Amino acid sequence: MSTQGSRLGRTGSRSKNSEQKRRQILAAAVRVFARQGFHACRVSDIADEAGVAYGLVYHYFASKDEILDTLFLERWNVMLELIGEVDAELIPVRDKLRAIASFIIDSYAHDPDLMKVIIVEVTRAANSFGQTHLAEIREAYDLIERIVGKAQAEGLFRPEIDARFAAMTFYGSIEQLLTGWIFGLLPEGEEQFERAKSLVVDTICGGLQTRTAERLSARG
Amino acid sequence: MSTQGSRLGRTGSRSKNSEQKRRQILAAAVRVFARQGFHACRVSDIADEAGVAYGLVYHYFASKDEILDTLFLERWNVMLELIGEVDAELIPVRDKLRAIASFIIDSYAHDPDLMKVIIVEVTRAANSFGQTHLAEIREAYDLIERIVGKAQAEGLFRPEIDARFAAMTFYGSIEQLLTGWIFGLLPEGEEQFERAKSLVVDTICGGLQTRTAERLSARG
DNA sequence: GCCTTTCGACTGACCGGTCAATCGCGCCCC
DNA sequence: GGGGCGCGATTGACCGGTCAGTCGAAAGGC
Repeated sequence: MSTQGSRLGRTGSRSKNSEQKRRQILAAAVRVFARQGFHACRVSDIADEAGVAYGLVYHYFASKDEILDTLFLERWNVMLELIGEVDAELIPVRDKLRAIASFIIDSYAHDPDLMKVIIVEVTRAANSFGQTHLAEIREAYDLIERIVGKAQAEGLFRPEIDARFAAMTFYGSIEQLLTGWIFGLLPEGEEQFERAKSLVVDTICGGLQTRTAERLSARG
Repeated sequence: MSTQGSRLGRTGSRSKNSEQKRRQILAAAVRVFARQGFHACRVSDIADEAGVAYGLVYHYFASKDEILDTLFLERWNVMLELIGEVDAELIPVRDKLRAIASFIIDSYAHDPDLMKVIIVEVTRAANSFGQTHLAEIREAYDLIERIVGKAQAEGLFRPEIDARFAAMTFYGSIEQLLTGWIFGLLPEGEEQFERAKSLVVDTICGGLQTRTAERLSARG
């Protein structure tokens, strides 16, 4: 955990092959964590999957925990950066939210195992890694909240819905869709992913009700 | 797991005290699971918390797993029943969804530890208990999907948003709010809970956008 | 009314297995 | 020939589940 920073700094020529091995172990860990779960798998499973000796895992990582930390942080930081960039662009809120939803869903489409691990083992693990990475998780919510808040200030989003609640609702919806795919409760596939992007943004921004129904319920 | 049914059937005078002990252990387990997590805690922690001997836990439950199974199923079945009843009532969709959101949020308000355990250790645990109880979890989504589907058939909800997606979005939003409270990322309190009920239904049914913004984006 | 038998509630030391992490040793590239 | 890379047997801690036995209250015999 503490030595991780210095390790990431290496870029010498000697380490080219070395870095490759490191990635090999990380990639294997993703598959194993996704298949068996972090707690249920053994470090030897990761070594076997990577095709390396048990001890080599400990040559590259200080602990089993550090492997998961690395996987999470690498991906999560990319997401935080993207959300920041998206927010800075001069595009409608709806497009910003769609860009965020797209990024997360594309991440899943591109590497389902990694996203499964991140969500199941970190983002929603209140008693283990969720606590460890609370600050990073919170930052994502904060960034989304800011986007919603700005839209409210501009009169584009209804002001009576708390921005923090809205951010949680938006992010929660996306994560739940991934969960549906992860659990096999929702059909996967490229068209499904594309549909999901539209539908989640449509739902959160526009609501499920027809405008007719809205008028009716407002009257009642 | 298998002996549980017969045990519940007993109602003799001797077993009155016995049932009390059983509940004592379950209540202690909720606190311990919530505090340390299912994997991180030891059975002896539960016994200590309950103020009983280690072995007694195994007198009442076949395994550590069975304790969690019991906790989950007892609560989840109440929820499934409630959703079924709500769906049968002759009230507007919005009220149905609000009733479901209320039930889940009230469950959290009444026993945060139990809901934390259910969500963190079962509902979102794709590699352990989530798989074990997949059928029960799926049933909840199915029931909500049916409610949404009916509203679409009646022309109250927009038909172009897949009912299953909508159900996942709705349920995911609620679970994410609970997650926010569990992680300490959202302020708790009775007024907060009440606000949350309104806001989640408002958001999902009505959407975040103002109608003005909607007209603008439809034009673009 | 008293003694004995019975049986379930209850106890906690112990066992067997598991697994993260270490260590000391070869190997091979620079 | 030296230092990182790679190896996997070993260690030691930990924990779920077992089990042999105690205790006390109810049932039953006299």
